[in-house]
Amino acid sequence: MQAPMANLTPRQTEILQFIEQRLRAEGYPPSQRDIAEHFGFAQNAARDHLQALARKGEIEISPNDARGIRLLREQTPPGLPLLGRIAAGAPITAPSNAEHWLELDPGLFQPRADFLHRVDGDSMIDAGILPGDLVGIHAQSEAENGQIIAACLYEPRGGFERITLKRYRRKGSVVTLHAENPRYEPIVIDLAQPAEDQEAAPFRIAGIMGGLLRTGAPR
Amino acid sequence: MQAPMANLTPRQTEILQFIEQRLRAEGYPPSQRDIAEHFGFAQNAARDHLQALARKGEIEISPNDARGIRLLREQTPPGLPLLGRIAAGAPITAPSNAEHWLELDPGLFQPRADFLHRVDGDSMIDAGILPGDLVGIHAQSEAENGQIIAACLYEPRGGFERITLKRYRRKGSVVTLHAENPRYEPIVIDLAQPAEDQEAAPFRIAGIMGGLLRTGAPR
DNA sequence: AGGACTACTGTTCGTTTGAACAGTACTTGT
DNA sequence: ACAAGTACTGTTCAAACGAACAGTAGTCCT
Repeated sequence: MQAPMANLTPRQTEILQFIEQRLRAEGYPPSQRDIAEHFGFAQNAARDHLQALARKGEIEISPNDARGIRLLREQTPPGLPLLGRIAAGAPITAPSNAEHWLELDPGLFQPRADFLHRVDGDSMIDAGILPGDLVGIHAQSEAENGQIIAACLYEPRGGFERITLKRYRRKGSVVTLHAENPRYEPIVIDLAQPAEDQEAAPFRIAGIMGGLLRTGAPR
Repeated sequence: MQAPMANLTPRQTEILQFIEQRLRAEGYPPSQRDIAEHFGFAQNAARDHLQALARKGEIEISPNDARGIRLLREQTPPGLPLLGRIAAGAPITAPSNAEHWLELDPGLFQPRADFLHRVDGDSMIDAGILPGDLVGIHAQSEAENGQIIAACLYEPRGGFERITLKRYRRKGSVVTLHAENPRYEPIVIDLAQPAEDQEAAPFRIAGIMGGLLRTGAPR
């Protein structure tokens, strides 16, 4: 049902970007001749490109209207996907896993967030992270000691991966994932002793915490 | 230096709104004849209005460009002011007090936030609110028992008001403002005994907490 | 080998559009 | 009482603009 995104050619992408840029800069779209002049070709080349873009669903053309170009696939309103359970093997950042999209500037977090993760336990309560909080995660596969990470743990029953927030600490080949709650035991993983009784890699770093959004007051 | 907002006539406001509406709906501005046709007058009347709007700084006209209308005073990108210290007497929501504006959807918070407040102590740490957190506040002057409120307290030395986060509780005429940290004593205020040794109202409710944004990981 | 698509040039045509000039009627401030 | 601004009508003109037709060269698919 949705539009099949772009099998746009590089040239067509250039032209689309030019239109977007001019729209932002001027407040109104360029004319066909504006486009032609900018790229150094004839007006009809611009027209051909516009028709190609229209055919591919990127723009809509109002016949006989000067500058009658409407962007269809426009603003990706800067937002963040809220990721739920992760299908095993699928890349973390795959937006197909998104539960919701929140209109939230990724740059508000530090480091900038790539996705959000909803906390579902009280295991990090002593770090001021409550159940239901949305944590901004910067996707990266390594972490420094003491950082709070989104750990991707394989769930044996169910066959999916789950993201859990833990404080990361590594000494040699031994990784410890600490909860910030005395009622939880730390998880200890020795990277030098692989496979053991688990089938797949039991653990990987999905990213590091860059901040937190709580959408409501505590009860 | 800034533009003096509008001493726009009602008619000019109508025309400006029409331009904005068309820009949203079509993606490009109307031509002078579009405007004339919509309002039922001649093209030159539209032109006169555009020149008046340009003279008053509402729009900019690109000469000889079809639909060459650029809105100047346009989008207030939906955001939230981050309020610092409040000058005594000034209304809380006065954006002149804003330290910064964050591009953040007020509707992310529940109830919807009117402004943000930066927490500067650890007095609410047991509610998962850490120093440096930005709390979304819904401006209202009353609260229910148990809600976390932004309390406006008068600072005797300095002559300004300061916002502090407290848990609100009221029994009859006695209001108690609890910290969520055993190291802090609750503030008790009896509304039935006014003035006492303080000059102004020592306390008022600025709003209730609707959520929280933490822009960075805890150290 | 042929069809479809991309990426252009070149020219012509008719409409859309902004610009300019001239004029009317009413209101508001000094 | 006069100047300035608002809110229009009416006409004319040239530039800007979209549309159409014809054609070339290259790539990619089957």
